[in-house]
Amino acid sequence: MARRNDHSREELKTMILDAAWNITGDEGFSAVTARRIARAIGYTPGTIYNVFTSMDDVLIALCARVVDELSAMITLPSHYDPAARPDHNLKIMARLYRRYASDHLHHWMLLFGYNLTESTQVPEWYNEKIALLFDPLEQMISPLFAPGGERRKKIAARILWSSVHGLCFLEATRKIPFITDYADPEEMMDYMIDGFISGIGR
Amino acid sequence: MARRNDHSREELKTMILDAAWNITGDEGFSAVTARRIARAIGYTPGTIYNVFTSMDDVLIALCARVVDELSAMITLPSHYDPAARPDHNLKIMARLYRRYASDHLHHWMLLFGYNLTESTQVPEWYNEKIALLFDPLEQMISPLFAPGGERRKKIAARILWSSVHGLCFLEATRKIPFITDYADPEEMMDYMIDGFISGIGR
DNA sequence: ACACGATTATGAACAAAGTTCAATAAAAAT
DNA sequence: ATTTTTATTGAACTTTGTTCATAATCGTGT
Repeated sequence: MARRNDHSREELKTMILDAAWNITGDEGFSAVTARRIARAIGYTPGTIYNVFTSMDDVLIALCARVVDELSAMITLPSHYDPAARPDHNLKIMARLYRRYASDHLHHWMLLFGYNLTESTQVPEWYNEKIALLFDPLEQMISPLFAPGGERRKKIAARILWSSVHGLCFLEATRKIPFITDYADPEEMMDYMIDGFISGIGR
Repeated sequence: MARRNDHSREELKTMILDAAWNITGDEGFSAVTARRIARAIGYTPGTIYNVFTSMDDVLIALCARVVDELSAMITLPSHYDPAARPDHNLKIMARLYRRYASDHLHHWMLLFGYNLTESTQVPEWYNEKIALLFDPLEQMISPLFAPGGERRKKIAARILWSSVHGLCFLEATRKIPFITDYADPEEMMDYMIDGFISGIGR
């Protein structure tokens, strides 16, 4: 019952994360427990604490995976039309975001439904990862701003992101009932983006 | 150890909710446990299950309180200028919402951070309560729509709400770092509302 | 080969969580 | 006074995260 060395530290780490990933996908992150993971990978709970410092640690690493997937998705150039206007590609990006949220609801919810204990600090590399998500968005709306309009551009990017996210969140969690009773959410996002973009020109 | 009849059923209910409310306000809803509540009101955990069916039941009732507070706040006529244009009052409403989120962060987070177990269905009265929140908003933007534009008005109300909420949520949870690095969130909300409103006119 | 030290997995143990329920004490009814 | 009803309890069960002494095995030096 010791030093099996069947798997390296690194292998164990990915095995644990893979297991946690699958459990999350199937049943949501609240079903992720040390004992469930251990059972899934053929180890015991204690092992997980040899590789991660806590369950929070595991879930933060899981969050990072989700961010990575999201990032890879919205960065893929083949989704966009480089010749099109910003609002066209913006709508595509918003749809990609929304589709990820609905296709991988449980993984996506991990990012926002999982409440880090207030004592646990979010590691710096995680914040940097999220900050990177803004880059393609800022690049996309860049043509709408005069040179030197960096600040307004960053603000606009954050507003757009928040708005799209807010709609997806309230739709996904069904916290606001009837949100889809009057229009397709995609239509609403388009409407929102059009409104905001045309407002930028003032 | 029985039938003390110190308090009626109804009294017990409010005592439990008051205790849960205070614990939430002080330490967040994850600190709300049956044993904590029981200790606070001088009863034992079992008593709580005589009054509520489960801890979920307690937390849903708590959510209802938050919605009631929010509703009362944004409905108060004295906050608004009936002679002003919609965008002016809209901004006020958005600020009220944001201020509630920051002043009562733990209570507000209960609404969105507390994940109802997927098995637990949200009761109908709760959904109706939330739907009511839209009424003052729809009324406010009514002048922007021609008669018969009911559908577009409802859509616009939901988009506005989602956007404002998205910004507040990402700010409050600090899920998106640096969101406040470039502008005051109030300024961002104003910018967002202006953009969207001016986009409605097309 | 052998033994020893370093490492690694274990599983028993702890506290605290939600939840249940037979037992009990007190109020109400007879 | 006795019985019935009911409110409250507290012990018990399961499951959670987490710790750590213990045991097993690998790598290495003799």
